[in-house]
Amino acid sequence: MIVLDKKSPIPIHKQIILQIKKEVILGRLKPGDKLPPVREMAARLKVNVNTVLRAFEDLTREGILESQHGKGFFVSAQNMQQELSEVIEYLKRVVKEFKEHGIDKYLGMTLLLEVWKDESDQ
Amino acid sequence: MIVLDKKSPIPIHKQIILQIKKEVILGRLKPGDKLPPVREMAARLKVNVNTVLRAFEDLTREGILESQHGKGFFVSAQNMQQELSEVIEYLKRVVKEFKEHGIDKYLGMTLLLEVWKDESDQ
Amino acid sequence: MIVLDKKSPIPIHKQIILQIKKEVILGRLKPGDKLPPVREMAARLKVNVNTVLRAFEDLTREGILESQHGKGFFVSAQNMQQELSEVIEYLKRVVKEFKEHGIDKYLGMTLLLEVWKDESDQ
Amino acid sequence: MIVLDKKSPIPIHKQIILQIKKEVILGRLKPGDKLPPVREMAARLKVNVNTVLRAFEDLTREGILESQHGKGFFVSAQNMQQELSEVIEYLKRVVKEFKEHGIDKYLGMTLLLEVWKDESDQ
DNA sequence: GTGGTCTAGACCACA
DNA sequence: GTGGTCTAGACCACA
Repeated sequence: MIVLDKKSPIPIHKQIILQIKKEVILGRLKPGDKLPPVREMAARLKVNVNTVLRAFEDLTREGILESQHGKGFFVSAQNMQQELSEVIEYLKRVVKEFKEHGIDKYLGMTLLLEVWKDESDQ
Repeated sequence: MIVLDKKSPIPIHKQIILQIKKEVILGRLKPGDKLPPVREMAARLKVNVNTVLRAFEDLTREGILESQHGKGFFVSAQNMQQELSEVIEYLKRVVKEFKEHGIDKYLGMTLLLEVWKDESDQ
Repeated sequence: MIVLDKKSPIPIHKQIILQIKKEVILGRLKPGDKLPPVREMAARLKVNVNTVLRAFEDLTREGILESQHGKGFFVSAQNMQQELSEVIEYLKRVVKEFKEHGIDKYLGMTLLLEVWKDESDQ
Repeated sequence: MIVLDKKSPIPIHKQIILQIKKEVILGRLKPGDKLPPVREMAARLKVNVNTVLRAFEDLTREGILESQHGKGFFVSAQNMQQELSEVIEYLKRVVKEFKEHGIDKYLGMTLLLEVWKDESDQ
């Protein structure tokens, strides 16, 4: 599920974190789900085990994953997803409207960033 | 108002287009507003006049700008802004919720892109 | 009540002494209370009778226990507990504050040891 | 200032964390103080740079240190110390009383741990 | 099998 | 100079 861009200025472990958070928020990874073993994921993504481990540890510290020594990492019961499911519905509606008005992906992102900036000024 | 990133893989003229569209959608450029002379804008952005001209011509072709020979470029009466103002309100609400849940700019963009992808699958 | 750590660098008889003193200070063993027969305690802890006996004798020498030949060991009338009950209250307060500031057991011990060291410098 | 016990079951980076927290709480490291460069500290402690870095990063995440890229790590303005200075005075008093009653370091620690356990039962 | 810690060393980014 | 990320690989602990 995870795709990395090794040329991106965003560090690899952060890319992994972003994508796992995304999966959790979108409800594609549910509480209790087991993640692939770190060594397996490292091999698949062609990165070092420590890089994957670092991402998983950060997610654990944030309460999104839980580690069970000797067994693996699991999505924690705490439900980021549930809290955000309604917001995601709004985002889907926004995206749909954008598309209907011929706004492309890049303009969509530009608008998101601009709104992000504005809101923090308040 | 316009800031360019010359290292970005997005072509300069496309960046100019994106930012002017953004200003129009957010209502910061209104129908009838005059844009700066192409030579002035080219000088300010330190790019070639033709690059700015190409951007303005593309925007004219899309009906967002209108050129009045000898006078300059103006935001056209057709109002992209009005149609989208409600959608922008939704986007602001989404961004606000994201922030309240500790979701940062990068995760916000990742979610936008993912939803964008999903919607086109349907 | 007593739990031994056989891998600890602290000798077994010293561990028994520490834990009985602890029980007395915390008021869970009161003056006059009878201790289990040495053979019973040795069996329960899976150590040699002499090890328990040595611990009890040391405690007797310190005036904390009293042996009554043919009857067993008893907590002596002298009350270490009474003298320290107020100090234990202070310790409880310190522990409570530590917890409220997110200081864990290990940091608590580190601070205790450091203060111990400092005080002996004076 | 920092002394490591490489045979301890407590991981090295945690030992570093504990000792820096201790120094901050005891007021021996004050807000704004610069920590030694990670490479220097690693050399002095004879551990790998990454191990020191991990400790410093954890402390940064906890808000105790702040990193200034290219300049070093500094004790953050947030003052754990100030909040705890009174508690430390209580601890000093407890330690003093313990000593006056002939309670040694080990018994002191045993009592601390016991009180710690009791309080969490409540 | 699977996570957790650590080392040695490379290379990059900010100052 | 000083922090930040990453790799390759060793060794340990829990299951």
